[in-house]
Amino acid sequence: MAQRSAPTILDVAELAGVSKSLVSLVMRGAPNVSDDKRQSVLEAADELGYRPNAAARSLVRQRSYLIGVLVSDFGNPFFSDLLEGVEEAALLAEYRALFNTGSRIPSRELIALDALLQLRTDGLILASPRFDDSELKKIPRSVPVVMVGRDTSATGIDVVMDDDRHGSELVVEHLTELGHRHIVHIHGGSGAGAAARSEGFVTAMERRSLEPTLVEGGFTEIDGAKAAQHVLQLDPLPTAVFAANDVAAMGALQTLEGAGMEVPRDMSLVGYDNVGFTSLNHIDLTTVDQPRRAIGTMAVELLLERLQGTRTRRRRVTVEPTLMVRGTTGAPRKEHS
Amino acid sequence: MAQRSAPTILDVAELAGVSKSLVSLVMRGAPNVSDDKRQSVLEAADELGYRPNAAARSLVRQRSYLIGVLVSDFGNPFFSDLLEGVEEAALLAEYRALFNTGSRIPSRELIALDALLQLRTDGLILASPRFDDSELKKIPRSVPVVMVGRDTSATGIDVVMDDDRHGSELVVEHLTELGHRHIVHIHGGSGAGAAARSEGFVTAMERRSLEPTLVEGGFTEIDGAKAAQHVLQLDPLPTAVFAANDVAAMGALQTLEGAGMEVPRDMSLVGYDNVGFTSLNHIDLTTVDQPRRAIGTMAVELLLERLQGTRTRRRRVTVEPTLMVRGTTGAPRKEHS
DNA sequence: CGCAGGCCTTGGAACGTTCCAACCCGCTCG
DNA sequence: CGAGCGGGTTGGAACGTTCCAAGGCCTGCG
Repeated sequence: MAQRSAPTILDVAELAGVSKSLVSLVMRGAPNVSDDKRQSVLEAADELGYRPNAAARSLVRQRSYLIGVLVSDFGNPFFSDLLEGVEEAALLAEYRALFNTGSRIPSRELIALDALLQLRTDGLILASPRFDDSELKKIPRSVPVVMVGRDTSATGIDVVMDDDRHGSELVVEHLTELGHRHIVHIHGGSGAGAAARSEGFVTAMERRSLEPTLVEGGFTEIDGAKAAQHVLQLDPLPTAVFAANDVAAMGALQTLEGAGMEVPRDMSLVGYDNVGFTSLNHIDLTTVDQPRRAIGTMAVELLLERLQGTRTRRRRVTVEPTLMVRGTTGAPRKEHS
Repeated sequence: MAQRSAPTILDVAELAGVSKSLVSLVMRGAPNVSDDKRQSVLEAADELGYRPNAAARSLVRQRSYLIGVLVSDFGNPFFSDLLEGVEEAALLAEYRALFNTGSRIPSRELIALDALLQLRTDGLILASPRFDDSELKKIPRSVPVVMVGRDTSATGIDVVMDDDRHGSELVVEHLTELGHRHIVHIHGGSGAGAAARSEGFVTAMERRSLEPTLVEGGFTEIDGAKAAQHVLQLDPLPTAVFAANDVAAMGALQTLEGAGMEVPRDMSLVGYDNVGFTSLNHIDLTTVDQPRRAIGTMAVELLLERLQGTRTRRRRVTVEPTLMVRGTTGAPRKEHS
């Protein structure tokens, strides 16, 4: 039969013939324990399959050594590397990361957040939650919070973000070096980072005395496809399209090819995010890579600073993106005027 | 200044002028509480921002109402829908799902598993962990375990899997109906489900008195590309390629196009898994969809059966895949003999 | 020889809940 | 008019740890 319940420290103590306190010391690797007692405690623990009860420990220590991560969308490839960065950094600091999601539904996200808070996680990382900024105020001051991939002005909340303005600058630099002058940006609408990407694009173009053209768009394939329709009607026809993210770029690619254009011969195309499929040979999209792993580890570091009391002032950190030059960008087509 | 620590049930009791027991009753929604006291307790709780301490509760109730999920790889799109299914089903049953990962590194997976066990999660879902089968024996019998996406013979562990044999059958059926006779399968090597997919392919072909051709492969783009090289050297040249997963199919597509073939005019191509990018218009890959969400909810249901004591015998559940017919399959090319 | 000091070990209190037995009070019924 | 009942409320015990003050024992020194 299955044993009724897990062995406790008292069971171990009895089997090893010592007090519960000694068992506790051994389990935590305390130095001042005689070798023979340590030995017998470890043997007893092993025999019983003892595993400390995190709830009991958390209760008395007033610390859980847990970092809670609320993930808006497990399906968004942007998060997967980020989460691994979090997991690794947490582990290095002797914390454990615990992930939770609300499947992109604000009300469910709040439930997930509540679950994390009830568990008394020592810190919280919010990965682009969809719920309203005002909800952030309800999080007790006692638990440090880091927001990633979305900006917020909520007081006392640290932020880690990609420097999207600079990412756009890299794109414009790359395209102008190839000789492009007429570049159009498909705006990301209300998507995360869309505003900064478009601002960066405008700034970068103006610095080069080029006219920045924007068309309405979004973050979905359909958004990109529709936007590309508008691009095709522009006069003069641009020679390069810079979409606000990779998925929209794929939509644009579809429209461009449907109109008989070859990429990059007739039109260069750039995305943003460097999601997994962009590196497939069949796609080979030039795009901007966010250092996702680094964003994750940085978020943990900000949390640790707060937990160790090193810092109490708010920090807003940006990390630098890099350009991934692939096969969808090339010299502009010859103008046949 | 930040308040030192979270308010407890005693703080609420004092403010509301009642006993801690009454507060506890109100928080749990007990029926036999007078309206006025309930009211004042709720107000006091709200004013203090009271949130129950899950550790304390879990300790005394001997139940955490948590379902722990160990995810081998957040980056694998197969898991994202699955996790959402788990989250939703858990929520419906008044449980909370908690996710953890070891970033595909067996030793780290074991640490993550241990963290979940220390938290005393009431049940465990293992999503294709990489660690050895023998580790499963070390999980205490008292916590029910469901394995998904990977088979195991470990006693007492339930399993939920896609019926990969049937998935292959669907592919062969589709291709033969289009008129294909020479179909080759790129084997998935040691990938999850690869064996069943290839067996299903062989069976389905033989049932139709067709010769099943297999080439060595794997689950990566490079595996698929190399395998396609071998396919191109076959005589007679097959008219359709069925890759063991979508990513390998993309590698094969690259090779085929590089050899001047057009898909599906010169060669039909099928993948497996229906990962996100397959539906991009630019790719539009015919593939097999696993009901990922359903796998997740089924895993939770199996857990609930055990938790409610409805069942003690091991269950092994398969769910049915469906064929997603897209643009990479068509009638076989005309043989120009 | 007695005592200070260090090392190792110990029991009890505390953490924040839930559960249980018991209590109070007003009402009903015999 | 008193016993019984039941709705509403309560304090204490328990859950499995960690922490702390204190105790035991040995050693070395005065």
